[in-house]
Parts: sequence; structure tokens; C-alpha cells
Amino acid sequence: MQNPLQILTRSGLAREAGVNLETIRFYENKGLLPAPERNASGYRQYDEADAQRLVFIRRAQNLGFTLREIKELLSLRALPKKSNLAVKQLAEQKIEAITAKIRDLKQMKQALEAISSACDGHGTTSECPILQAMEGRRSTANGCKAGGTK
Amino acid sequence: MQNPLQILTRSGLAREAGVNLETIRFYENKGLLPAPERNASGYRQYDEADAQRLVFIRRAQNLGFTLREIKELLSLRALPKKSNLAVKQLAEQKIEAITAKIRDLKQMKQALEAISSACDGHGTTSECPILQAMEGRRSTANGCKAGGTK
DNA sequence: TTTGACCCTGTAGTTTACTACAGAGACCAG
DNA sequence: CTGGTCTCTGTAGTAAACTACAGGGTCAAA
Repeated sequence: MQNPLQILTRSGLAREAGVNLETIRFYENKGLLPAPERNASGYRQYDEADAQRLVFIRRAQNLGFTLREIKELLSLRALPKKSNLAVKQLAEQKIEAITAKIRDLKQMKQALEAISSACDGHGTTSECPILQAMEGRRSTANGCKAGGTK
Repeated sequence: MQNPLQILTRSGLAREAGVNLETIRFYENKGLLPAPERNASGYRQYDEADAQRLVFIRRAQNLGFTLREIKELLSLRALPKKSNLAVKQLAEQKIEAITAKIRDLKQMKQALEAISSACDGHGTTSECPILQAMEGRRSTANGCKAGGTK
């Protein structure tokens, strides 16, 4: 317990947490990092808790959470006595969203494989089954429903 | 064969193809739609080929292609005598990319399910396994490798 | 002739998550 | 005291794919 409050500069924190220098100020503006203490010259002063917070953010990102959602997770984390139900729900919702995305991508892949397999790459573009499928001249794959994304 | 060249206004084309009015000008700037003929007042004049082109774009989008890639597909389509090998390759690359994305999402989902299943939602945030996993206090899921995305 | 619907242009805003830059001030070594 | 390296601020740029708006011109019907 020699340095319970080691002071980090902004670049020090960036190094520590493995993020870009500017990311820190960006997160501060977004409310993901609290506005830190300043020294006499106005320099930001960080500590290990801030580094931990950045690690938290990065891990949550790797699990698929957006910064908006991570902000919510952080605010829940800040209330130790609160029920963790909301956290669980956020996780479940994210799992659902990922599942849906995987489903969509699989469907997309399947449609693309179907039309791609109809093309051997040894003809001209004018008779290419892939291009024809995109033109709607052939419904090689049944998919390609209009107005899909939104 | 009564109207082999029915003239469409911009809003007419938008209606026909089911896209937003401004999208058309956006695509023109991006080079996805050719600059159309203009009438005496400078109004854009489209025809059925333009509507087909928009349909092509939408279908290709539904198959996961970006506008940049679609531009390439369109330029290949414009050369009927050219080999369709490049088209086939673009399709194969896209399938690869989708496959990779599905793999990443599955891994993400698995990690999230592992840490989420450790939480029943009946405790406080201070002892929430999900938050702990994000803090790195528990490596509930082995994943969460740093520096994942890029 | 007036009104409303359309069209034109350039530009700016949206979302997500940063990243970069310019111009100014601070700090430390030599 | 002079460099060079830090830090500060506000703002702008990146990618992707649009979407919206302001300020004007055009056209057709009543």
C-alpha cells in the first residue's frame, strides 16, 4: 500500500488503459468518465479507479455493448445497493440482439451462397447469375425481399 | 411497346423504386446513378433503366454489399463482354466476410451467455457477476480479450 | 394571378466511436 | 532562456448511408 492514490496524467492513463489519448476526453464529454480533478495548471489528474473504469468499458465493448449502454451499466455499477436485475436485463437484451443479428447474417449468407453457387466465374457479366439475381431477372435465391433492413 | 421511354421525375423514380427522394441525389453524387438528362428547366429525367438500377442497388444491399462494392458491381455490369470472374470473387469475399462476422458474434454471444447465466438478477449490483466479469474481477467467461475489434 | 406542389442547389445534421489538428499555455532539461 | 514535450481548448474530419433544410426557381390548375 505504498501509493494508494497514484496520480496519472491523461497520457499516463491512456498508456495504462491501452486507449488513445483523445479517447479519454471523448469519454469525458460523453459522460463515461467523470470530470477529473485538475491541478493548478488545469491538467487532469487520474487514478487507478479511472484506469479500472476504462478497462470496464473496453470489456463491455468486447461483449457487444454500445457506449450508450455502457454508460447505463456504469451508472448501475455506481449504486452498489441497487438490485442487479437491470444489469441482467441489459445482458439478456444484448444476447437477444446478437442472436437476431446472427440470424439475419445467416439468412444473408445463405441467399448469397445460393446465387453465388450458380455462377462458375467462367462466363461474361451479361450472363452472370449473380448479377441477374440482383436485377431480379432470376429469383435464384428466394430471398432478396424488398425493404429489408429498416 | 407504347412507352419504351417513360420519363420519370425524381420523386417519381423515388416512388417507383421505394427510396427516399434525397437518396437519389445522394447516389448520383456517389456515382451509383448516372447524371441523368435534364429538361429545359433543369429537372432530372429518369427512365425505367434507372428504376431497375435502384432495384439492383437495393437487392445488393440486402445481400450485404456496401455502396462502394455495389458501385463496383454496377461498373462490372456495364461491361457485358467482360468476364464475370470478378463478380464471383466479390460474392465469395462477401460470403467470407459474413462468415467471419457470424463467427465473431457467436463468440461474443457465448461469452455473454456464460457471464449472464452466472447472474440470477436477485442480488445487488455490488455482487453482480456480470459487472464483476466486466471489471475483470472474475474471468467467468474466458473471453474478453483486449483489443479485439481492430 | 395566385397558390400550392414540385424541382433545383449547396450545405448541414444524424448515428457510432473515435481521431486529428490548430493555437495557446505549462513544464523540465541543459 | 530556449527547446522539446507535455497539456489545454474548441472544432473538424473519418466511415457509412443517408436525411433534412434553407432559399430560391418552375409549373399547372383555379
